[in-house]
Amino acid sequence: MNSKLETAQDKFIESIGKLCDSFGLNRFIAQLYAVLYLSDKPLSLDEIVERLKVSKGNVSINIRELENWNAVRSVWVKGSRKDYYEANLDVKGVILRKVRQAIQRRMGETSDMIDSFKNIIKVPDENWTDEEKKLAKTYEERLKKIEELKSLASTALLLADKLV
Amino acid sequence: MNSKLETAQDKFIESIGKLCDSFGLNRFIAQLYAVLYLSDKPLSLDEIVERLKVSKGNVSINIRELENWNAVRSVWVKGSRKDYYEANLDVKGVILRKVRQAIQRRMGETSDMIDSFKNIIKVPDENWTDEEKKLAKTYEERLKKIEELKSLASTALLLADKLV
DNA sequence: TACTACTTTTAGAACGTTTTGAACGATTAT
DNA sequence: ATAATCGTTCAAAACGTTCTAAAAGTAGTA
Repeated sequence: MNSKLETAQDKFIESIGKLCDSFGLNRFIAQLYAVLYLSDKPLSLDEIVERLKVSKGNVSINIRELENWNAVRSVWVKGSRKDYYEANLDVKGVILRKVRQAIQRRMGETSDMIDSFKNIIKVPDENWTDEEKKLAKTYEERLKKIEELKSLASTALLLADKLV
Repeated sequence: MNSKLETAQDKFIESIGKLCDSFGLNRFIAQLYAVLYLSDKPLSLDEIVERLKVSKGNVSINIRELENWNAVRSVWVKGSRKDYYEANLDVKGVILRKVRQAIQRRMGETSDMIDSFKNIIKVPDENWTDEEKKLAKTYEERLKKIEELKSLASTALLLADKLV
């Protein structure tokens, strides 16, 4: 391949990797997607290995992860026994789905935690000292703020849907 | 402290840690903030060490990070030589500032990368084969989509500002 | 059945990141 | 002056995560 094109592509791949990494996604998976995203034809596992200079095992595992995300799908190439993969070009959709999933899951976990917290501090317990009762009040008030934040996240998700 | 209250608090701290961790933020820093957020009075470094059972050095370094984020500020307690810290209770503000910062920084980096990519593929180079020219076209079109994504992120930031 | 071409699994190596704890300097109390 | 109290720093250790390479597995083909 033209080496200028290849260098440019490398920069892209590296950059996307960093980007996703800094948002808590697996760097390599993002790079895998980037390679496929820039390709004008489906690539085989071997071609990806060659392009990224990593082990086959690594690609194999992480390609499957991308398939789960609906970010990549395998295509059949006539006359070849290999599996070929191509990127889902709807980047927006892929990302949004991923983000929404992450947010929803975390919000759920947080809700559960907050609920059980509330249960504890609401139980009237005559053994509590005044100090403790005051503390419980503080908790209650601060938790309320976190819940507001949660509903903000929900609103954001709704808006995001409209945007895409 | 009432052990039920303490257990509840521990769950909260753990949960917030996981939450932030899964979004690419440092888990411990988040836990540090959680401790201060739930406290009804400023805490000293020693008290935090005691509460979280971690080393002094660790708390020292990461408290400073939180101060940089405006998530925590130190307060002077009369009659004590120690530094005391209290959380900025405006969680929404803290988070939004952090998120906006992260997004803006990453968007900038991505723009730079895309620009240089575009420069390379736009230079008319007579040595390119038809194959390469076709590839360059593909790149151009796919990059455009990434840029749309970027502008989506900008819009999201604007909306976020209105929400808070 | 054996052969070939491929993918997946796996145990451990390599890696980056986080945490520790001892040493240090600076400040205040005795 | 000396001791005690604090916060900070930094090299080394601990840790979790990702990656590799080789073995095992699967499916087509003769």
